[in-house]
Amino acid sequence: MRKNQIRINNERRILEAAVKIFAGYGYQGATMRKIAEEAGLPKANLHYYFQTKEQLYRQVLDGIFKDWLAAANTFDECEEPVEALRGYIETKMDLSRKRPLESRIWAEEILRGAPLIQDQLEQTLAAWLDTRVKRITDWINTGTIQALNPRILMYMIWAVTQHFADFESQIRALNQQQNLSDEQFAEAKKQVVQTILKGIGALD
Amino acid sequence: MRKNQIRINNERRILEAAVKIFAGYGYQGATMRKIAEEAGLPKANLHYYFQTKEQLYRQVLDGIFKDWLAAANTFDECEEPVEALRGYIETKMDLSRKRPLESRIWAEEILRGAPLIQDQLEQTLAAWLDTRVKRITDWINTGTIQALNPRILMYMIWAVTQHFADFESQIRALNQQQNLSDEQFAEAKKQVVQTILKGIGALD
DNA sequence: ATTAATCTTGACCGTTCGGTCAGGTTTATT
DNA sequence: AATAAACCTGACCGAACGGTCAAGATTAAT
Repeated sequence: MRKNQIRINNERRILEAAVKIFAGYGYQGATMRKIAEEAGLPKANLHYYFQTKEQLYRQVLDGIFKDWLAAANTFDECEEPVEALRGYIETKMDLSRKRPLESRIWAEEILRGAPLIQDQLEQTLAAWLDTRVKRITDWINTGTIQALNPRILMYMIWAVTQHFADFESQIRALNQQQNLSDEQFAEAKKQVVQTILKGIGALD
Repeated sequence: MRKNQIRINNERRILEAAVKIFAGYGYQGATMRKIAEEAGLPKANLHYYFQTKEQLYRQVLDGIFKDWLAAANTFDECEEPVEALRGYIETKMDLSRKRPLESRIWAEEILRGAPLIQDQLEQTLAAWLDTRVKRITDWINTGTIQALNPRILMYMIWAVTQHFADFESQIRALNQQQNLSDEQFAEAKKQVVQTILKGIGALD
């Protein structure tokens, strides 16, 4: 069942190039020619490993979706709401910092109405969210945090953390044409955690 | 200087169609043919009023940018931070609810690195933000709200409010395939305001 | 060493894109 | 009524797109 090393290497090269190009130009704006150039391979070779542009794009999305879900590990492992939410928010912030391209591909797919991942949203992600909503509801029922709509809390966390990846070019333009430095980003991370936790009455 | 009525009408029709198509397909995915169909005009007619696709897109962006800045009126008119921020957040939420298409076009432009509006971001928007940052800094200095980075606060407000427009399809998929009802949206608006204001220590 | 399987690639194809244009029609001006 | 200005549009163009394919090169299996 183990694939040939050549196939493994080339598929990885192509997928990495595809992430860059899809993130930079969007699905429609990305061309197989650009991806081939980025990967350093002839265009026809891409079609040998991935039959169509859409299939290549789907595989890119699948990889992103897995990271999305995996980021919830800290959330699940912690007992206390402050720990769990802080860990989740920080993990999502780190993901935005380290892998902004993936975040932008995801954002564009949703922006376009999620034509290719609607099923995964309605099933896998919806189930994933339900589980976390239940945990938050428990916290509310035991009086650990104040009453609120857990879904809206999650939307807020997603919105804020992913904003630093998706709107990076806007933030840069508003920061003297400089990307946030590590220090600035650390400050942002701290303030985001602080504001949300305090905002839901989990601090003080 | 008053333009002919025919021109006024057709330019408006085309711009309205362009907003729909650009929002639904992105800049690259949108075609002059689709916009023409949506507007109910022959394609060649579009090029009579707007020489190129890019010029049409620029005019759409300009309109959105003006709404963006105009949304800050309540922010400027109010003296107290709670009033000012609540008003601004609510205005931005209402804008996301009533004009999600425009928000998505903006989001996609930023996502792609703001190739056409970088100058406006660096100048107009940067100056706009500076003014509001100064006001927030005053509040901090007079002890009305706790110490924080005003820019990051603004990013958070933008992120959360626009999320309800930009990620509408994701929220729908997580809400039994139904868009948020008016009641649900009102709840979200309230919780967003509450969380942010409380999060920055402006409440209680 | 031979055969089979896998990988590589330049050249090519039909389609669709943004954009052009000539020539006709309608509206405004005098 | 005549002239000018503005508006309309089917047909067309070169370029770029995703995708195909046959033929050669490389690697794996025996």
